[in-house]
Amino acid sequence: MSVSSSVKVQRIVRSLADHYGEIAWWPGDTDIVMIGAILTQQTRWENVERALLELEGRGLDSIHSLFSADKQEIEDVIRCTGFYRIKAQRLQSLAAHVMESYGSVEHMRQFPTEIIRAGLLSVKGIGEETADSILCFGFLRTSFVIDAYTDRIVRCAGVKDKRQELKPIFEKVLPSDPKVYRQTHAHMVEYAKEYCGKKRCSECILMNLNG
DNA sequence: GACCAGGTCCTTG
DNA sequence: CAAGGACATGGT
Repeated sequence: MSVSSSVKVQRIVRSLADHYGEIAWWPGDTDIVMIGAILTQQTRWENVERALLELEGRGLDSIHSLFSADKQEIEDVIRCTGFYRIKAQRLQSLAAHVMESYGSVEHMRQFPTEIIRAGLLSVKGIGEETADSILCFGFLRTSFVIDAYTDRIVRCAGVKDKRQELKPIFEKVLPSDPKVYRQTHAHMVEYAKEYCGKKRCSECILMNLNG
């Protein structure tokens, strides 16, 4: 990673923090975060919220309950989040991983970040973004989430590094504080939804940071 | 109707 | 390793 990339990332992080301040994001419950992390793949959060409410109503809002639930019922309930068949499979794969490797979410919580991360990545359907979302927002760890929005924003600000290089850059720049990690990712998403379309990035406040 | 959403996996060249 | 397609519903 080049020095200038770190500097640019530092500027982005600071200006977004100044711009947005503290914002509330994601439910605190670990099980809900894990479920939401799967459901929100390539999907708007508003659709995920509806599915989460319905899961809750049917008592399917925990890893333990999903483990033994009927897959067809899960599919029906999460239909509104799209990719519902593969997501139902992913939810049950995640539940099986947690129950079989740790016995419970609470026991899983005792393990170091890198161990949990490697385990999550071994589950088919859980990639880096989903694993880091679970670690950052579910287990309150300092594992920074790189998503399409973050990639778009840093690109807009002139960072050349490939997407795979971004996580270590952010983790070098950010203070070792889980709350800062959560806030910074939330800022990225809020900012991108507001200003960075897929094709164009107009009236971008970050444009003024290049120089 | 076209295009996109807080990805991931699998197949090709 | 990069690129392209599949997975699918819902909102603009």
